[in-house]
Amino acid sequence: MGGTMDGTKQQRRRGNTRQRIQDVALELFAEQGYEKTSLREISERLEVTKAALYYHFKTKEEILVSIFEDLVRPIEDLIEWGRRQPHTLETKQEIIRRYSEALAGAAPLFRFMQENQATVRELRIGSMFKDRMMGLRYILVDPDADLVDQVRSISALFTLHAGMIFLHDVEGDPEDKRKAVLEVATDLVTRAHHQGAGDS
Amino acid sequence: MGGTMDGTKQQRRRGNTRQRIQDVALELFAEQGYEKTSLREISERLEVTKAALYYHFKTKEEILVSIFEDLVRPIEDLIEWGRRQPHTLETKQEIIRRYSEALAGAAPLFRFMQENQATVRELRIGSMFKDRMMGLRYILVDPDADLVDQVRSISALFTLHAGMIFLHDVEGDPEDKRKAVLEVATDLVTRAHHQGAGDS
Amino acid sequence: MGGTMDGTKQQRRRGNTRQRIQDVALELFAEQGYEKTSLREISERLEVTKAALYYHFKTKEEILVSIFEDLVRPIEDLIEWGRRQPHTLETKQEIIRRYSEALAGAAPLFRFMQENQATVRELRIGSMFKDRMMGLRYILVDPDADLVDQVRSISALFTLHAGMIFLHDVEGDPEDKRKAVLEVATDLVTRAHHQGAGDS
Amino acid sequence: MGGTMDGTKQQRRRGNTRQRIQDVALELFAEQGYEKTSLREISERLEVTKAALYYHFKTKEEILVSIFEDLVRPIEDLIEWGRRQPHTLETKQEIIRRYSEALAGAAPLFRFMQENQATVRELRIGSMFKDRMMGLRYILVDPDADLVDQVRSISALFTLHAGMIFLHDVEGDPEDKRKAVLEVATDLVTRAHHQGAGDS
DNA sequence: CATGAATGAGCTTTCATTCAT
DNA sequence: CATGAATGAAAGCTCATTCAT
Repeated sequence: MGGTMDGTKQQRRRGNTRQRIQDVALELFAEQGYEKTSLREISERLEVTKAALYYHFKTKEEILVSIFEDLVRPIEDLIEWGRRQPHTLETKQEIIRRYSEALAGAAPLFRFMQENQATVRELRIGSMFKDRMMGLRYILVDPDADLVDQVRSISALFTLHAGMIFLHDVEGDPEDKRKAVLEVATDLVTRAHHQGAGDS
Repeated sequence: MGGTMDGTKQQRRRGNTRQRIQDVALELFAEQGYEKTSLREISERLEVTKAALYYHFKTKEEILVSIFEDLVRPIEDLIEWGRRQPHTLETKQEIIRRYSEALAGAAPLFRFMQENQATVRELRIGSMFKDRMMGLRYILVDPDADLVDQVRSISALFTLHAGMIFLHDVEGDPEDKRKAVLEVATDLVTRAHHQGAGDS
Repeated sequence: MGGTMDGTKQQRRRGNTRQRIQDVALELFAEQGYEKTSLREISERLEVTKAALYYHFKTKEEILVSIFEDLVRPIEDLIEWGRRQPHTLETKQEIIRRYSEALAGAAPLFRFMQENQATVRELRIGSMFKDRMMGLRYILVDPDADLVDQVRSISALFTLHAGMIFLHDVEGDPEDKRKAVLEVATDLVTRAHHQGAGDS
Repeated sequence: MGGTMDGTKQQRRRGNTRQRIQDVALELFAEQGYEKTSLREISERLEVTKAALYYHFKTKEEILVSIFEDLVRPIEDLIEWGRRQPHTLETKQEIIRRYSEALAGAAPLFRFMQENQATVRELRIGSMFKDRMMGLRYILVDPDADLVDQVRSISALFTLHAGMIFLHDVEGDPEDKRKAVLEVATDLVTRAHHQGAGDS
């Protein structure tokens, strides 16, 4: 890219190979799916040998896990934070807002997770991800609310997830779209809360 | 289905092999994903040889396509119907209601589609499915509505899709859950319409 | 096609491929060891693809197991027979005699077993073989005999095994050598028995 | 051994790394076989890198050769001694006795040699070992004796080798077992000699 | 209506080895 | 005295697919 590129070709690739593997892998995983992306493909694009990948990661799955662990940290922090707050409407709205941001920050990973659920389910990150979702659910969904409101809360989460993907082919500025999605999600969570609250 | 059901169990599997292949394939595709399901696995479970599958279908993909075509017909009909109606709120609500039913009637296929998007995208059914979605979108989403309401409509569709999957691990009668999901979706589409209408 | 043997090259290789795989595999296993013999090597020598091997056998190990099972049957029968006899000297001598014949009949396999013990130990046939050995031991070795005589009996077995291999590079007619080895083994088992008997 | 034993445990592993590599390698080779033991495994167990092994040895094979050379010296000395003695019965008995001791002193190596013959044959130590065996044979076996007696002598050697391994699963004090094996071997060599002698 | 036998391409993974630092 | 990073070769194995019978 611009600026301080080393003039010495790509010969001495410093210590960044591990990172480069993760970047390329995520790109390809998101584009083609996990199974259809071979290590050959990744290594060719990096101009290293397949064996080099194995110097940095023990298995193909480990590449994915490492990406996941790195990118999912903000969400873990968010859940941790949410867990310690009172489950008020304000907390929920804040969670939704911050979750929307977190998703935007790791869009390719979440697109991958969304589009490869069947695969991911069998992988180690499957349960990791499920745990995170359960964490959010625990905060957002009031187990005593009626079923419709529970669905509303879950739908808020899903709207955020799907929004990232299914608005790809809608015209408009990405940030505007994200805001629109966020508003719908916030609305859903708000309605879920009010009606639940008004009931008791 | 109709007519001459054989009393001899599945012993003499007359002409139903094609159907049985589709059933088993869909089951496995939904359970494990498309790539991870091999023709060997399918044929073993049916106690026929792999070559037998090729007597009935030209390729692995064709098995999937045939399942898709069979199960997606009701939705095609629905879209066809919707296209000829005025795009009133009532039409939209009716579409949502009938779509919810159609989804319930072909749950495993849609679960599969949802969980294997990355794979499906590269397959022939990818574009077929996308076309259907676009059809629904054309009916439900008013291109002049503001972005938030567009998202609301799309979110309604998504809520239906996701509902099938993510309510798996919520307690409660499946039909109740479907109704709850339907209500939220209807609500979303209604709000999208009203606000859009009130604007103009 | 025509007549008995086909004159048409090796094109149509009837139904004997499975057998041919076993033959070539045993030859190479015995010559180079199990680990150093690759499936590529086997398939190349047979002028088929590696995948063809996998049509006939599920794994590399299974090739070996199948060879073992076929060739070890006579020894199993022998043990079965021995088990039902009284443990007299005559029985023991007969066992030794017939075991010597059995070994000669499956020489490459036993050479392989002898020379690849470390490998075989981790494989499925390891325990199979050990069981056979224990069976013979149970018949030949009197647990009340003194240690030296126990060693003599075991040494008789070993002499038979080793004879096959270490006489390779001694001049002389193979059948003569086998006879000589048999005589030493018989002698050992006889001395073990007598001295044990004279004790009581 | 003598002199500067370090009191600091194995913390500062001074100059003993070479030795430690040999120890661990022999342990693993004997346990799992040569091919199945990877340099990665050895280096991990030593908590050094694979590259460190290459600082001390040029190849994997060289590690084995170095172990062999160190441990086989007593046997070389024994053969050297035997070669200069008259080939009397007493010499032979003495050879057997001292060989038994030498084997006990390098048990893991010989267990390895015994259990990895197929591998060892292709390696440099294969011919080294064969040469030693030939040396012993030259001393113990009278080429003019009849075949049976030749077998007896060779069987004596084999009894010593195999005894170490196949008595593993017999109860009893190791030293007692060694003595018993030695007695049988001595007996074999004695009978070989007498009968041969009595003949002429 | 189906099978038996086989293929070609590709996969993930492991290994011994090298070399600049 | 040793490591970090990488390679080239090969291994065992699986897959969708083909075709004569």
